[in-house]
Amino acid sequence: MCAHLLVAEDNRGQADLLGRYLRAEGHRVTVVHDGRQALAEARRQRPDLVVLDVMMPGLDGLNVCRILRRESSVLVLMLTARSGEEDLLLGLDLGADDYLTKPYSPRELVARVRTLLRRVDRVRTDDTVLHVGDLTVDLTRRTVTVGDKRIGCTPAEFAILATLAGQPDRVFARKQLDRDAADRAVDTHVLNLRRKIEADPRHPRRLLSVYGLGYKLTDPGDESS
Amino acid sequence: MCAHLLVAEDNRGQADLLGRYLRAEGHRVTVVHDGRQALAEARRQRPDLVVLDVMMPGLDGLNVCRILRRESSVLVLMLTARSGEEDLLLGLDLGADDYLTKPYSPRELVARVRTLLRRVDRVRTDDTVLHVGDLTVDLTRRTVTVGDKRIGCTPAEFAILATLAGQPDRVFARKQLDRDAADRAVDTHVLNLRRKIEADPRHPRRLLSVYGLGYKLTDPGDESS
DNA sequence: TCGATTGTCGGGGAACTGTCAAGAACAATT
DNA sequence: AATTGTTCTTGACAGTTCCCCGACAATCGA
Repeated sequence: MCAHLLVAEDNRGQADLLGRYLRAEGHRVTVVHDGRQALAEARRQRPDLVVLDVMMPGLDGLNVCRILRRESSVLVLMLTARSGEEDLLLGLDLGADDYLTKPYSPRELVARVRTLLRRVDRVRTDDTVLHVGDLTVDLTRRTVTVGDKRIGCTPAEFAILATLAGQPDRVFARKQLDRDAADRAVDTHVLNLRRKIEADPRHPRRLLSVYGLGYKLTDPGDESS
Repeated sequence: MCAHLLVAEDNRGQADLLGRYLRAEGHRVTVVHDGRQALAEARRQRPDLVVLDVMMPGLDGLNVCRILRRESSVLVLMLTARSGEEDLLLGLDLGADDYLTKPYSPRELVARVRTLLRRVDRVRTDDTVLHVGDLTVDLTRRTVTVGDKRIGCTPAEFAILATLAGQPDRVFARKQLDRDAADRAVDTHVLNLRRKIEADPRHPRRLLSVYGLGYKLTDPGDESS
């Protein structure tokens, strides 16, 4: 929610105002006053989002946006002076993520920034939920459920289970399940996992060992396996 | 549309008049007569909007506005004595949301207040208030409530809580919660947050740590978590 | 049956979190 | 400029959780 922002606006007063608002929101803000600085700082600092005034001396906002887009996928919010559609559409075609037409209230800008940041935050962590029978592995919430019972996993256990659940029925060698560790460490984790996800850990029906190869995760209700 | 307002105006007669008009609109109104009181009450009550006379004994309206802006994004409506542009622009640059030049009719003020509140209401509908169980985080007003008790947060605490509340149940690494800081600083903030939002800070039920990964915020009343 | 592989357990030690207190950084006030 | 007060950070220590290893038992495949 709090992010690193770059504001490029040639009007100093306006720029400072925006800076204050955005900092009050908890963001870390760098302010620059022309296109070249904007580009340089964007490259150096790698901000999460860039606020770009279209009208700037030297390199204008549209060009900065175009260049930035070629080399990164940073969020860009354009500030356009007129509501002329040329600016507007051109700006969007250049890959801006949003735009505001002057005059606008700083509060509105703050709200837009918030919305943009939240949007990417969600996309980046797109919910990925794996299912194997009634076993569920939620990668973003980092939770595992069997039936509707939630079970807790240690980091190592979760990592192993997530790998197995990613490709049900496929056999994974111990090395694939725990890259660095000595083979037998995996066994211990599998043991502990079975105690958590198997009804009868002595006779596993989900997390099976394949003699000489490794382990696999399977759906106990699926006849074809 | 009825809200909590704070009116700061040193002329008693004028202040009372405004109070009556605004209360007739359905608002809850507190009236104070100088800058210091204004600041103190704004901090204590966290109103939705502050009406600030520029001319006030002690701390003037412009300074009150500037200070308020640093610590919250509450709506501010300035009352300026002259129509001189210095005051006007300065006021707006300080972050006021609107202004009125004396003399004005109370009716006009009421109308402006209505407009401002509507604007914020619109912004607020695009998710600026986060809920996790009975925990509420208001991003615009920078307030946190648990049940119906409001708690005060430092900027760092608020930023962390806002991030967590934005995606309940998701696990955030310490780096994600405080991008630059050393990991353990986050722990201390979490500790302090727990003392504020947990009934029993030693046994947290809302702000949970996830071993090896970070923290997550959860709804203690939600069985599925 | 025999050798290879896997299941199982417990403990040492590493890694992580909780907690506190002191100092640094910062802002507001005099 | 000095002060006061608040907030942030850091380091230390304690307590907890987890990982990994070694050992032995059980099981598998030929």
